[in-house]
Amino acid sequence: MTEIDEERADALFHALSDRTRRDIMRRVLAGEHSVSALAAKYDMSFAAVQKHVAVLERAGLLVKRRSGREQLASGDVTAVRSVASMLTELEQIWRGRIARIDELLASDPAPHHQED
Amino acid sequence: MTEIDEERADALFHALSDRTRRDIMRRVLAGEHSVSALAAKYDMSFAAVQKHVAVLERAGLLVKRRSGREQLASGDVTAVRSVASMLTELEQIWRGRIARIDELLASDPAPHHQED
DNA sequence: CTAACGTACAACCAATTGGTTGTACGTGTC
DNA sequence: GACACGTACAACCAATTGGTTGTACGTTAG
Repeated sequence: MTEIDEERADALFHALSDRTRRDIMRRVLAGEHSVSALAAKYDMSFAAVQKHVAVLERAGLLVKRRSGREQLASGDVTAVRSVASMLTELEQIWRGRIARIDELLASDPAPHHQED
Repeated sequence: MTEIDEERADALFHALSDRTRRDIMRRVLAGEHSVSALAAKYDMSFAAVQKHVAVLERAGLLVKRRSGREQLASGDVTAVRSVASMLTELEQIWRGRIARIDELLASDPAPHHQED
């Protein structure tokens, strides 16, 4: 369970850690693009772009749909949101820390050497 | 400018793409921990954990503060938020796509061969 | 049918990653 | 001052990454 989640998180963050892949995500979130239409946008081989698309697809950040001989890629916004929610989890942990500090300060204004 | 931003994004997503580093982030967002206190939590060498902390520090996700002979690491929530805002940017692009589709449907209910 | 297009994938390569051990150095403790 | 502790970093290693070229295969156009 958590193991699967962590694996998914690994894949999602890793997929987004490359600028070409983030750029592809911007395009496919804006609308459907065939793999070769995407490949035409970058100064690298078709195969390289196809591999980037495959990484994004494996991470679940985009889905492909066949249309004739083209494969149309479309960004999945729910996957993007799932990454955002992982960050929210981190934010919540931090909030907990701040809340604890606040409680401490409220119950005892100067527990130790802290005059600021 | 955008080049720097992309480099920063690379570093942030890459830093978060490892489960040990995400776990370290949870701990240091909850409170300060020395590098050796962190290292004690994982089944790997001190040097390995120290390198993970260095990756997070380089990405700006945590800061270190010297206290005696210990180096206390603390998570930086603003860096976490900056990652979240990158995802919000992606979400906005997607919203634009949906808005465009909605407009199209509103102005012309059946522009071409689309009967559903 | 044949040719061109769009895609997938294997094989290969240099660079990077995540791990190891070992060494060095500053900081407290005794 | 001597010693243990906490940290940093170099050197090394296997595995992965991001790129390449080449090949194969299904699909559409002539």
